Amino acid sequence: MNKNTLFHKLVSFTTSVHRVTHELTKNAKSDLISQIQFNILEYIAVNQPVTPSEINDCQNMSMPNTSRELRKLSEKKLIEKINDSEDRRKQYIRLSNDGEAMMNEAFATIESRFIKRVQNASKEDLEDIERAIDILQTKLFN
Amino acid sequence: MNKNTLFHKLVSFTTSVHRVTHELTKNAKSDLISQIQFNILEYIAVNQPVTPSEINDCQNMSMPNTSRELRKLSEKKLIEKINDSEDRRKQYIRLSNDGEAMMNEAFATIESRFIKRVQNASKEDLEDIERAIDILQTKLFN
DNA sequence: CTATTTAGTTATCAAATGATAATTAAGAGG
DNA sequence: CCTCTTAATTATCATTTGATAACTAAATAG
Repeated sequence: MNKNTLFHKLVSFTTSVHRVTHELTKNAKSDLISQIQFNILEYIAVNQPVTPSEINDCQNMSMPNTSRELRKLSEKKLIEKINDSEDRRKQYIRLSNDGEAMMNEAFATIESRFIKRVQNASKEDLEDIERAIDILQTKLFN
Repeated sequence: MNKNTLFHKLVSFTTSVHRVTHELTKNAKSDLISQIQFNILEYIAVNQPVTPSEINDCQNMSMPNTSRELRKLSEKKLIEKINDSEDRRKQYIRLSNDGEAMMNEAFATIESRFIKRVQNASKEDLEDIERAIDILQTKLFN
């Protein structure tokens, strides 16, 4: 097993991950928001509170575009902006109640599809999957 | 370990996979093509020959948009269209020599970044990673 | 105090993407 | 032959996304 062979396995693997992720999340998002807006909300949901700068670093977008999308999300009442009391240039972004509700609904849809996907897996299979995820998470995707 | 906990691990894991994939592939593609065009070329490279219908199924795009992107790729001399001799409605798409060269270059860039990423991994680590990929590939992302 | 840097906004433009209707051509079933 | 279905194309339009310049306001360094 050399690194080149492993690389080919990885390519095939990441393709599968992307495909399955797409199947799980397909149409899970509300039609009120675009895909990028969903990605931003997902990032906020997991890491809140976050600053606009953190969002554009992680989502690889420019500040002007981040600012625009956050404005749209704010206009849709899905997020709230809170000013930093120490550094008044900074803001913190949180999901609003509506935003939390929307993301909870989306995650519930995705989770039920996931449950369906592993419904026939044995206890041992699930343990194998968990261990494998832990290994890759720490040794490759950290 | 219940399925709900496993689901949360999976969400975190897929996020990491997407982030690392993005880091590995960032700027690896030529500026002559768009991201979607790169995805299509990647799909063709791995599965060729493919039909336009297969592309729109796997890339989740509509036939008209697939057709448009394939026309652009064809105009850029990156792919070749071959008519099916039996069913004359069908086509088969292959990479041209230019297309192969472009994708080989991209894959080489991505692979060298991957090698760098695992340069400090021990033999045992690499074997663990390989086994973990195999497990997830067969038990979860199939 | 002044210059520079940092965080974020606004405006604007080009390009990419998504969606739909209408069309061509050919295979399949009766 | 006739109808229906399938594979793909063309044209068109709205929306999303990416990129850039110009700007405000606040912190920081000298």
